[in-house]
Amino acid sequence: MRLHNSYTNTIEEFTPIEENKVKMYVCGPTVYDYAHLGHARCYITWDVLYRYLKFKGYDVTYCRNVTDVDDKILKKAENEGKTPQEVSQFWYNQFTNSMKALNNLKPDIEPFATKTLGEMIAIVKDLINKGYAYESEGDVYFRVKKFPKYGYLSKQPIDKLESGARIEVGEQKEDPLDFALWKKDEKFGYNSPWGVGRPGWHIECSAMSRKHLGNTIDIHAGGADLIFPHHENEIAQSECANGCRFVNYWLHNGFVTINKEKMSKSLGNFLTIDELLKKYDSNTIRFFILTNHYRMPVEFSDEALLSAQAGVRRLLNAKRSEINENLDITKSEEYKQFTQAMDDDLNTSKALAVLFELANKANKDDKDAYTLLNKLASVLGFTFDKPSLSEEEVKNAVKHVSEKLGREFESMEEIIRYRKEAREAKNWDIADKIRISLDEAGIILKDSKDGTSWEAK
RNA sequence: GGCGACAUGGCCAAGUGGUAAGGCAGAAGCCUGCAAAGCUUUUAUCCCCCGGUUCGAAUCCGGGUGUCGCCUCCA
Repeated sequence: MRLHNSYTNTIEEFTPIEENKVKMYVCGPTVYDYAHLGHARCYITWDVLYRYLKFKGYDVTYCRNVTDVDDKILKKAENEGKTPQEVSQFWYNQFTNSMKALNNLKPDIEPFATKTLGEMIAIVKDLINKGYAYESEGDVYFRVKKFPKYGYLSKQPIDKLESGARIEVGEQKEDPLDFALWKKDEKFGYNSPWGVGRPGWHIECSAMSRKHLGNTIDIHAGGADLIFPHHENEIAQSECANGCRFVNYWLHNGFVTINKEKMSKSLGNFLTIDELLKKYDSNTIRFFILTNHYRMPVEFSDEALLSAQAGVRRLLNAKRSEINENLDITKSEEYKQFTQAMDDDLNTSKALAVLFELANKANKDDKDAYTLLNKLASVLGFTFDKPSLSEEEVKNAVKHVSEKLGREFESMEEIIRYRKEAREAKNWDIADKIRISLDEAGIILKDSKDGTSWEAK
């Protein structure tokens, strides 16, 4: 399997540290607001990587943190008269619901920053002892100049970084480039050897990664906007503290754009996952994301989502057969094509083409093709459950048809039977009236040689 | 200004040296009482422009043009 490593900016053969085991860390959300489509893309992308690695037989440990100590959370807490814990817990729940709705698997470990403070303090202490960090009036900063490799990941010459760096009011840094490991905060802070304060954002990930996955991990992934400074700083902290390489493969996903601009909180041009899910289902959103390579920008538009929806429908409409659990799918040509595509730096676009080929075969009564389609599609997180109707909805539909036809029906079965008789008598008027009124109630009728079936619209 | 990426049919998109996957939309045919779904066929002499290398380039090299991202919190 080959993956694009941002550290070397090349596509490399993926070799885990321990044979058959993968330790992957994904920078998770700061929980203070709704997750939007940009987040959806990020977490869908890495969910697919997680699923695919497992599919290939790797024993994967997927760790995705929750940043629950942060300026924005504190601000929100103050504004709303709540505790930071209440705010972060609420938004964490929201986030979890969104992830579930998108059919993302739960990571194996979801550490909270506030539960990893001990590890953070230990690293900061260690960095101070080793001379990589210094305390300054209750704050602790990292000495960037002490780490020669600084700027390597983001490919930034250090002198260029210097011109952009700033010292905020109240900060006592030795060098503008230095970044905070610990910040004095007497109001919301935690006890530390440097007084009451809270950790900097970057140290959180270094600590959570080390605590749960070890000093050196296989994969660290996140949005491309985290490369600088977040991931650059993580490398500096972790490598100086641990004295060894931090991450073997740095993976970054591209952005969702809207009107050719990056979708982001600060620009205010975002669509929340919740809003989106009202219009499109999770398969559609996943399809939309996965038609593009994960490193390319994806332009949002309703047209694109509608196109994705039609594509998904085609896959889901594939003729279904019993899943054959005994089928050795690895023997098939499509399995080969699918894995070749995915092995090539997650070429999901190509992988989707294989699914369409399988759908076509299934429609031509190739029963194995359906089993294959079902299994491979689930590697991309698609679900083949058709939207189901509640009893209430069915009852309402029956009632609606009864009203329109002026005849009392008890059940869908009875309606279908009645319509069948009408059709046999070539009474098309009644047959069509039933179809139309069911359609109005959200039910689609499908006539075929084997009879009439119905499903949710 | 520094760094990084991208430009393929109406739309989305794969392909990175051997003659343009796939999806959506469109057209025609089959099936069907109608419809939906499905099946078949069909839609780029050509891949932003100009040079170069090569028997051969969308694919490599050089130079343009355009678009985007990072350099500050950001997935």
